[in-house]
Amino acid sequence: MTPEEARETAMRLGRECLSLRMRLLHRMISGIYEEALRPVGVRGGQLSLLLSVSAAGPVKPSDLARVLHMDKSTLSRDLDRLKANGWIAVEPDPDGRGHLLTVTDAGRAIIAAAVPAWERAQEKAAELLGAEGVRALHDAAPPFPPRC
Amino acid sequence: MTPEEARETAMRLGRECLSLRMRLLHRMISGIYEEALRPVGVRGGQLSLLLSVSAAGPVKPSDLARVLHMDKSTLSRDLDRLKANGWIAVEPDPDGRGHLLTVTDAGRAIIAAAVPAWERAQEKAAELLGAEGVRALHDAAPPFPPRC
DNA sequence: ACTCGTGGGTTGTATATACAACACGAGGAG
DNA sequence: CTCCTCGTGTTGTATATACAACCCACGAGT
Repeated sequence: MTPEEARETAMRLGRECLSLRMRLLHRMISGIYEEALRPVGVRGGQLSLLLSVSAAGPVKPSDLARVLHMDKSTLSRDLDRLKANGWIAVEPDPDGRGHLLTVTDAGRAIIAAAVPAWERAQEKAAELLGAEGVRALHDAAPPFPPRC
Repeated sequence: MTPEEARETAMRLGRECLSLRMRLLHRMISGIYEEALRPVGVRGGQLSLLLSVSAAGPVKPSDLARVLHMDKSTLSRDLDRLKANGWIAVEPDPDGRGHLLTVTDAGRAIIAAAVPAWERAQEKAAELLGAEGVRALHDAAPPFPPRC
């Protein structure tokens, strides 16, 4: 393959590649939320997880990993950080193996404190994505709250 | 705030949150490409960067970081890995500070080898996103190739 | 009752990401 | 000419992510 052919290939793949576009947009959107949430003292990913635990009620990590399409090891370490901050608590699961996750008072307080910053970030992100982008995002991603 | 109010808040934010949706979709889409590209021996993010360097021609890292909305430190380390694999080369910039990045023959070979797997992943990703999702993604993200 | 398979969770390792702090060098102000 | 600022890049640290390998405890089958 000549350098010119390679360049043409790179142009075509780069222009069309959905992974590249998704990656780029994820960086931009995440940046908006991180910046807005910084004064609150919670990271974007942590708030997402906290919202998921709160909405799904007492929930097993394995179920959470499934509905959020996260690897169990990733979730394990993310939950460690939430525990370290005192935002979630772990209880043994009454029936069967595993544990149950619940949000603590401190976790609820963080959610409440994050709402205004979240609203601002959400507005900026919606503007960036456009109405069709917002709709497409909701259609493509699985529905929330996570059904376990 | 009562636990019931907190749960309602979590349900609303979680349902609407564009960051959470973007994060989730990014995990799903990335997974599709990583799985397809694994036999080729290149990670999704590395291929994206390689395509960008190839399409943008000899390019300065700082310009690349700007158009890709990446932090310069992130880009610095990502480029280290591409260099370590021998896929890109660095030359001193003739005028002014900085350096210029170019794709090597090995880098071009990796791009060529990745095309079939990329096509398969692209098809799966387009199916997941739907026609509107694909269009929204292209409209929202800045155009490729990166204009420096 | 014993074994073994499987599901649930953690740990080791690697990549991708960003912020803060730093180092370095080219140009401009004086 | 000197110093200062600013652009460019690297390094330290932390989070988010996944795969592979492992550990453990429950339950099924014999």
